[in-house]
Amino acid sequence: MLKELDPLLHSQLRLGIMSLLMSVDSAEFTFLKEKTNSTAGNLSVQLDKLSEAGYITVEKSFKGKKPLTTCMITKQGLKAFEDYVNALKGYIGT
Amino acid sequence: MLKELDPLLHSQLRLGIMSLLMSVDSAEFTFLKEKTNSTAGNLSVQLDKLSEAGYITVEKSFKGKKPLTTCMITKQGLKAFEDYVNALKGYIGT
DNA sequence: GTAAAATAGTTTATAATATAAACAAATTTA
DNA sequence: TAAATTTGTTTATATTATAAACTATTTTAC
Repeated sequence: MLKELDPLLHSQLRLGIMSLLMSVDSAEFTFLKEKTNSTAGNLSVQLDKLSEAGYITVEKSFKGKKPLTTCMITKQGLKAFEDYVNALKGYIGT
Repeated sequence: MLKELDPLLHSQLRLGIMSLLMSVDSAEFTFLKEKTNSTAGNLSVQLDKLSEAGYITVEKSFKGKKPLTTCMITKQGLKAFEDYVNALKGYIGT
């Protein structure tokens, strides 16, 4: 039977964010914005949601005098991502 | 760069429908309803959308005296599904 | 035979979501 | 010093998924 797909991850932008965070130690807001080709507003909202779910950490600091937002995937986020991928495989074969 | 995910397929229920239709010649409404664990209303709406997009055909007839809705994936739907899966692989590895 | 429940859906209303537009606050450039 | 750029956040809107309500027929139970 087809499993539930975690709705927090089953969203193009949030999945993109998580996918990118899987492959790096940490990523800056601007990096994620470029790679996902999203608007800043949308990215900001989705980072908040992932952060509130405990899937990522979002740290705000400064690079010189400009704000700097740094994101990292959490253990819980990694687990959720893997579970999501496994559930998805039930849908797409592979 | 991460590719766009066809929004018509990037939906749990519609993806489930398409996934099931990939593996059979044709499927009845009730079969899809059971396998996807969806409500009839939701299923009806999503079948319409897939049908309008040309991803599936929906044929209405009668089994004895009860209505019978039979669904099949189209060539275009198959292509869209494959494209979607390939795009998705950019997100989930594999 | 007829009232109640089941089957097989559709249509409509609602709640959730994604997304963009508008805004803010500082910094850099011309 | 005015205009543009950077780095975001907040708010509004449009889309979407979903369920609730409804329809029409058929089967079952009394």
